[in-house]
Amino acid sequence: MEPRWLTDDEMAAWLRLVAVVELLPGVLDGQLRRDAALTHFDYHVLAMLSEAPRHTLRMTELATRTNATLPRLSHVVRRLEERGLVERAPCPSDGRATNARLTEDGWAKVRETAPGHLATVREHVFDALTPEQVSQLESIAGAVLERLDPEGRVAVGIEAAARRRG
Amino acid sequence: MEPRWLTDDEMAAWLRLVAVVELLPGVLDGQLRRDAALTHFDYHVLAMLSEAPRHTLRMTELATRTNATLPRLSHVVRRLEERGLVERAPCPSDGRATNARLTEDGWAKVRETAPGHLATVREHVFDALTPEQVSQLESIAGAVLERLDPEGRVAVGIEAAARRRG
DNA sequence: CCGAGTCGCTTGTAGCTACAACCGATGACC
DNA sequence: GGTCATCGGTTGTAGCTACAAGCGACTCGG
Repeated sequence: MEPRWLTDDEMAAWLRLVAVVELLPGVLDGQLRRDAALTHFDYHVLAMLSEAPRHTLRMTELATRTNATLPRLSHVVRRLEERGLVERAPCPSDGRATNARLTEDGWAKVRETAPGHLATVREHVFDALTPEQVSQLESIAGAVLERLDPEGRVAVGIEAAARRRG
Repeated sequence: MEPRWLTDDEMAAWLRLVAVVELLPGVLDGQLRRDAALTHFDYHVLAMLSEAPRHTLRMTELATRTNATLPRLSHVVRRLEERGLVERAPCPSDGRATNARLTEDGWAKVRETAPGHLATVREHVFDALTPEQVSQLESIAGAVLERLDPEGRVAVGIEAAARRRG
């Protein structure tokens, strides 16, 4: 099997992309863990809940909006529940389903954590980019995303979060 | 503390980027684990060794080229050594240092694994992008990388791997 | 030399994720 | 109503990573 090798341009782009994918989670996790004792994924879960009507989402829906598998989400939500940031209740209309809801403490946590997190995102990503590059990044990441997630599960979450700052 | 919020464009780009960062490692790990019982990070380690003179690198140098911390690399190399893909030997010129070297089996593993991995990278990333976008991606990832890794440790590895296919 | 400080790396432990197995609830079908 | 496949979610276990501590080797000033 003779592979189509990568061109020099592709290889350069690939190595940089891999480095970003490797380092970015660590930076985001680091800041949030220091300042709020939260993983970036924890924060993502809380943020998605905070944008939902009544601060409530079904586990399955929450999983797609956080790009997570259901087992992973289940473990994380259990820990968040133990910390009093989230609570779970069986869905009245479907006995199988579970609704996750942000508690008062959880909502407060999101509000006090968001500024620091946003500052980190700005500092490490957007302050390094021109407005033109931001738009290019959106196109590129969107195109790659369609290959990574053919069913387009993620697209829903993006649309929902676009009308942020509720 | 009043944060500078993200613009709509920035938020859209950010959510897509986060999704890529979340999903890409899983896709890469998945293919390599199925086909070669390797993590993407394992593969990265083997690939960097395969490009080095005499298939040998110092642990510290290998860590910078794989964007890893030294403890992480140490654990991974120990496992690879147990599988006979890599071997370690104390550096003759510096008693503190350790040299990691690809074994014959490790070199064979890289050669038989590379085509499938490259196909995955093409399929999920570069086939979705125009040549222009590839070049934009290189600039964008490079700019972000400078913020994530101020000391520029990673730059060395990029330069070294640019002259690939040796 | 010799002691303090640093370097290069390893080890131990806690915590998170992936994968697979599992379980009750639901719906389709007869 | 009973059976079966599927859905929505949880739990258990193995494996990897991060963080902190530790340890020998080097260096440099006195």
